[in-house]
Amino acid sequence: MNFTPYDPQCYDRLFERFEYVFEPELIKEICKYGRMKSFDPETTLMDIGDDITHMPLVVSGAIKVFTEDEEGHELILYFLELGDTCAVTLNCCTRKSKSNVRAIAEVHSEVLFIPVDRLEEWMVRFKSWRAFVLDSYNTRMNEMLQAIDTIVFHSMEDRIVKYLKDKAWATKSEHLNVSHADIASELHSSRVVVSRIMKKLELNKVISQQRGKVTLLDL
DNA sequence: ACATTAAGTGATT
DNA sequence: AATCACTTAATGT
Repeated sequence: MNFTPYDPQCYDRLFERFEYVFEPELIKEICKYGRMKSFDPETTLMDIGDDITHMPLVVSGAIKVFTEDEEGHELILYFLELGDTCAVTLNCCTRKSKSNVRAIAEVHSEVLFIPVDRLEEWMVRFKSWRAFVLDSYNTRMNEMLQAIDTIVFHSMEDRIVKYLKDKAWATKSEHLNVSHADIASELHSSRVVVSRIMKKLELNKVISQQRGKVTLLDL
């Protein structure tokens, strides 16, 4: 679904969500230049090597962001939610380079794409935009550091628990539809290892599981 | 009933 | 924590 410029529906929805973040004038500008797109679950909205022409702004749903190693193994970095934008993309935008991450919709999501050339103009025109961009950088940087921290300093068990909790938060549900193999690939581990840890978590009443399904017990 | 896919397990590195 | 080789269990056709 694409909203045309000045679509009143677009304005209402953006206003509803960013009323306290952006000044009304800026919301009008965003409506004018932004293009809203929706994505079904597991749809790729941006891939490694893609040219960055637009900056994404998550309006609804949740997006997971990956890097990839030389052999094509994925590693999840973080989830993007309402009002989030991707700092990696922000960086690419200003340098007009290519994406070094992959972004996949976790659930049905709506994302507003803003053309790169608007960004700099808004930076000087709107102080709310400037604050938003700087703040986004800050939070993404922190998320990234946290991701590195869990990968390097924490056990696989901790990583799985964090992953499950993040996913539950992103999908707004403690009932997750994931297989052990899915978890293994997103965390860049192996299915056998995940299965063993999941069994342990089940015994410790942290989760309950059926084939292809996991329920988080202690939130 | 059979094939396919998910999950469990022991042994080895 | 990863990999191999194998088993068992659940699910789709």
